[in-house]
Amino acid sequence: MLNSYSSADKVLLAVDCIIFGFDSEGLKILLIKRDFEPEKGKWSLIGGFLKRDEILDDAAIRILNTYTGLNDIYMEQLYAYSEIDRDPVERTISVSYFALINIENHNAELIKNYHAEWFPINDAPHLIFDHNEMVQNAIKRLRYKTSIKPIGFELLPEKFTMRQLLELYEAILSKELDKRNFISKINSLEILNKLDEKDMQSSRKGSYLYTFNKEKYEEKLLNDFVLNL
Amino acid sequence: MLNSYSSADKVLLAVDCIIFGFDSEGLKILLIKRDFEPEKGKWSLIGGFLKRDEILDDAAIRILNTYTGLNDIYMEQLYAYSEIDRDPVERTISVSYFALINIENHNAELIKNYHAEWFPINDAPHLIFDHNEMVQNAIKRLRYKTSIKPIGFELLPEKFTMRQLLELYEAILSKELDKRNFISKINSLEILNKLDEKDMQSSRKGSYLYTFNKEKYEEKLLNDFVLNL
DNA sequence: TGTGTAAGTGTAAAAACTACATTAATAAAT
DNA sequence: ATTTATTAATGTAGTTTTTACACTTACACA
Repeated sequence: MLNSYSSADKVLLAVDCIIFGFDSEGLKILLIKRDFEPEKGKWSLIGGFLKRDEILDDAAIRILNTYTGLNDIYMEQLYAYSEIDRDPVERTISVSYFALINIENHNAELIKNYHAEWFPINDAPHLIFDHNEMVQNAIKRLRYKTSIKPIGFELLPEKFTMRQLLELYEAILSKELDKRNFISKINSLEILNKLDEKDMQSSRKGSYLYTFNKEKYEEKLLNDFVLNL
Repeated sequence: MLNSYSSADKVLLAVDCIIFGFDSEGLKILLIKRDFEPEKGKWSLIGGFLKRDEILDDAAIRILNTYTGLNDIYMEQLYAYSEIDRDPVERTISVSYFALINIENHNAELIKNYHAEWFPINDAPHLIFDHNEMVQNAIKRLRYKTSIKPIGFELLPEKFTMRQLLELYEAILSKELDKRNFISKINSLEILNKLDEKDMQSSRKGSYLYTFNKEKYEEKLLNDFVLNL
């Protein structure tokens, strides 16, 4: 029995995370000031190298946790980037992941310690290597994914208003949506619980709070849905 | 300036190709009998290792060409598989690609030389490692992709009949489609040229041949379309 | 008590989708 | 020459889905 494919080349495998967040200002990504050479001090995605005995999903989880302290975060593998000189130090293939977190829940301390910062997706700085391309592709995937799975809820606090949900979808799709049509389409999915509680921040009347109902979702939607907004 | 990330582990990176073909019998994938250990003699996807100075897309092209002689084939990267023991010989991460070819054009000689064989997608053998999983995911991606880009045409000969196109989409979606509705939806995309020529194989009346019009496509459809079949 | 602000709600018109059956063209058989 | 068998080609009415659009409600605060 063989124990190596001796003639084949080995390479470094990195994982880079496109971490999306959402707050009242809109859709954002989390970036860090790189603290080692090359490109030290430049803005970068959060990333790291795959370890020998680690699968990619776990590497992505570990890296996200290291830089944010967060656990149990929705993550999804996106794409492997392999241009020869994408990293000038050494041949490195990088697999991108996207993560969805609600900004309110993140550990502000850890983010501060690592010089991480949230940037609006339409006003992000130039990033090192091919990270801007990774971000653009991640946004495309996020658009697609929200149209067939209710992953948008990962970006919201546990209780949210219809207006927040609407603004989230507007930010993701970067287009205006009709309020009434949006609400009736969302309601037709039957995956929200309307609470008796109201959020009084945004208006005198107050707006009802909702939670996302995972049970109803899983019961009803083992298959993808199509959400035409 | 650094010239290595010395502490990081290196791994083998493989590329495995899910090669779809289509003929009168339906949708098929191309498999080979693996000619080296382990699992020698078992059915496998066509694959190989990434070389040090090669990007993944080029590795996929090279590997496809090596086993089929084909060039200029539609290929698309799918997903990176990284389970620790997915390959029992040595830690190997594999990036899957799917390729679409029309069976009539392939080089039968080369395929024969490499013990490659076409299998109906619903009647394929058990494959080594995680290759069956790769195939299932590739089918999902093919379904999605054909609904937003006219890549189905890559699987057909240059001139084809409406019936062939219908049967192709039925095979990809694995459901029956209404002929009249299908034709009017396809026509509404305005990306086909109807030729004066007829195919006389299939009936006494003969059926018109069509070609795919790339110019019209590129002119009209820089953006994705939605093809609800 | 009044005022300002965002929340909440329904409908009619348009568009898209679905289901469905007859006629046309031709080669082969007689 | 006529009949037969076979697949190709074609249109519409009913239904569903999507779109566009504006007024009333609730309440805090002045």
